[in-house]
Amino acid sequence: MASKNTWIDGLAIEQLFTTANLPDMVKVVGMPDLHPGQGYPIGAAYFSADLIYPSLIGSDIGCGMALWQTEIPLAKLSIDKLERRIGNIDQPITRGKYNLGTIGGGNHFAELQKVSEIYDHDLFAQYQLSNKNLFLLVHSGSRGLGHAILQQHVAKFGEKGLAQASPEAQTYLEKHNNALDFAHYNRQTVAERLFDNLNTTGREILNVHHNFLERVNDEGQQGWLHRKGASPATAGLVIIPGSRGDYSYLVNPIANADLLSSLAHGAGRKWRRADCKAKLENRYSTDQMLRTKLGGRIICEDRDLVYEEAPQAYKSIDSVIESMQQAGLIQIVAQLTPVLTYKTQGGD
DNA sequence: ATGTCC
Repeated sequence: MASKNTWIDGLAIEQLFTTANLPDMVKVVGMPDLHPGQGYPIGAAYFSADLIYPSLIGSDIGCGMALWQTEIPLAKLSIDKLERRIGNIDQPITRGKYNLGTIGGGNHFAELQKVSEIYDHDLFAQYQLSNKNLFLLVHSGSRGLGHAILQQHVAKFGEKGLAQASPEAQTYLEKHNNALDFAHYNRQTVAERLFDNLNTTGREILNVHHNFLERVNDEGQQGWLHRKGASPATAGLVIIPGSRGDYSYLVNPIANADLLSSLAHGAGRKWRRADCKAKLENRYSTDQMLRTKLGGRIICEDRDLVYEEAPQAYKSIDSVIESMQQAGLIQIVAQLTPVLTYKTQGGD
């Protein structure tokens, strides 16, 4: 799906061929944010006829993006004040419940953003959006719950596909659906905690998974659509964020049944996590790393994570968005710019 | 990715 301007790691393409050759796999589609994962690539959709592959969904079942329009006005915006008030939501709200209400690690974040450009004024108005308010974007998933589900599954059945009618497939699907609900609610809980700290409220604009399994009809054939880092083109508006130093785009998907009704879920990694620190630590101080070119600030008290999720480690979001726009897959509603990115207040 | 991990 990618245009010539989109950089794609050769290993990710290899991994995509590997998945295409799995038993019963009918069709695979790589998104422009495709990048290598653990055996299988991220940023792709996989359609099988009868076999379900839990490992293709991965351990963060229900990972996704949710967006709110907050009541915080942009006028007289003080980032200092936001930074002081945003507080610490690293501790779960209930013990023993898989860290409900927390963001998690890796590429997960909560980010206050402002609208920097409106592309489609009609849709912007139709969804009652305002460029005078801050937005909150939450990228998180099912935390320890999804992880436990996949771990238990793989321990028993390994990587092989499961026939949909088998008891093990039914068991997995039931747990998978619970994880989707948990992930959806987790993103809402994260938002509510931040709203409390910031003394505001918000209206949910979207709350959409990009790691999940769905029963669909693809060009006349019933089967199982596995999305791994792929946003659905069938669930209304989606937001496709760049790195913390880049824009996010709120887009209206245009139906693309032949491409498995899916879109990129972000910019996609360019550098492996393990390489980031060595590439960056001699060039930038930690303080420099916590400010971005677009004027955003980062709260991240985990030094390794600061490097691992650096903007330099990600592809350009504009190249990813451009690919999909040129292919006629999206209608851009608005561009948003990061103001304050919350990763963790905790220690290393 | 992970109530992470020695």
